[in-house]
Amino acid sequence: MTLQLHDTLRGAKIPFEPLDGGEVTMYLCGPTVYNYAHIGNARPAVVFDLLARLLRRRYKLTFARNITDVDDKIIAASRESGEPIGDITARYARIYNEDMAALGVQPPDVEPYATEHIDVMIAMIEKLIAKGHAYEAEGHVLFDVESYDAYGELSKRDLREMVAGSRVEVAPYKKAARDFVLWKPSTDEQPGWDSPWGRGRPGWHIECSAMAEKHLGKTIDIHAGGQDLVFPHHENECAQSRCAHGGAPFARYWLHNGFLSVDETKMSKSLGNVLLVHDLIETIPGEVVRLALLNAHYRQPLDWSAEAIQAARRMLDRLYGAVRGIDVPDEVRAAAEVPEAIVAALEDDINTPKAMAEFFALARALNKANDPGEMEALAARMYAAGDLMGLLTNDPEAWFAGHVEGNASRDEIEALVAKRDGARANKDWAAADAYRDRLKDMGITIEDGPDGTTWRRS
RNA sequence: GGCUAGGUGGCAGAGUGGUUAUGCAGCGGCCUGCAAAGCCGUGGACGCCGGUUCGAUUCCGACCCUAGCCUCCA
Repeated sequence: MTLQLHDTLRGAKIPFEPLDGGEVTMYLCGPTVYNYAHIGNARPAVVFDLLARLLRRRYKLTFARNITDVDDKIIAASRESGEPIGDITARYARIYNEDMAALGVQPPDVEPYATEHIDVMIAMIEKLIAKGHAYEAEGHVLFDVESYDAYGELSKRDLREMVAGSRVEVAPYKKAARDFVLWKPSTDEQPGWDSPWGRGRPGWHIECSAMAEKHLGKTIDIHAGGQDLVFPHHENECAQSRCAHGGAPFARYWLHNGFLSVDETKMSKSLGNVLLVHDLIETIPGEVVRLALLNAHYRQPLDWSAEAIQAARRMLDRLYGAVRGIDVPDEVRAAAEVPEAIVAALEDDINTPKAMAEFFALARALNKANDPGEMEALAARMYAAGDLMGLLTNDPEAWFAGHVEGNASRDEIEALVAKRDGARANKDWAAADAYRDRLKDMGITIEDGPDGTTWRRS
């Protein structure tokens, strides 16, 4: 079975074949760094992190995820707070990476910053002008959508309808309403770079096209992002790159993740329901957030809610419960293979729910096993699967201890557990149950096993 | 209105032209001092209407509903 991916352009799930046999290039649109990432921003980062891990099993992967650090919203944020732009972007880029790391997202191979690629963008714009795909007007450079027949093929839009249906006021310097900005002039206060068209700054779309070309080449294997980027961002990127490259394909596979809602509502500042990853991981383990995001297939819509978080936590409890108390020697763990069924599920267009079902099948087999050698081998496979999916990365005991330190100390808990054990040894069941109730009130659940009593946060 | 993607059991969520998804919750049992965890068993589903078919939740068509995009929001 080969890797299958759903390509937005072709509208179908198709076998993945890299352009260059063993090497794969992937580009993911990263954050615009002027505030904290919200949970919706985290979904593509997590989903395509998993794809990157999967690709690395078979190929040499070069994965680029950009940082957009020049943007009108950043300028606005700076003007509001008075903080220099460079400070804002540096801080939020760092926080973004910390937050994503907390969700088990591995760093990309390349993390290009837009402001460090202005020369490449200018070169690409010059090329587009020379080829008749762009024109200069009043200090702006605009992409001439009319010059590119295939415009709309990615987002499946009809150019004529778009123009007819447009109600947006058309800037006077535009030849057509749908023409989009490649370069725009900057005032003295705004960040800007010298260019053949005067001092200015790049438009959003050209950034990704130029950085993708520089780091991954003219034709890349996979371009990924959120569904809402299909139009206009990816459509425009595609148009720019193909026109600049003499029609060469831009991305061979377009992957888009579905939208995330919160309590069945769209996140928006006006509703005040924007959930920041930075805040969520204060109280929810990063792995729970990660699994909650992977619990639905990536192309499906996903609703974020207290129930969804709780469900993810329970699932992880089950997985950690299976491996709890089993010592797996490093060499056994290193040699363990990810179960074929899990790999197969993930290679079927990143079918994470199916992969989780197989993960649970493995956990059940482990729970049933009695032979120490078999248990060790199964636990090792659990960890191998966890390594691939970015789950099961904590020590099980630490997992079940959870956040109890906030309410009661470990020593306090273990002292009560010991007292209860003493009462049980004396068959003083009333006293033992009283201790158990006290622990329960502290958020601790007791489990008596053949090898003694263990506890975990409820 | 246009485009795209969806509508599966109490909830979440895969998948399939006829045979158990999985997890949580429920029910019965084993285990346990009692529990918890675990194991075994079990009930419960495919938006609506037609069509194709021996047989459709799965294919085709209409309809209803939902979401995203059409406003540089992942």
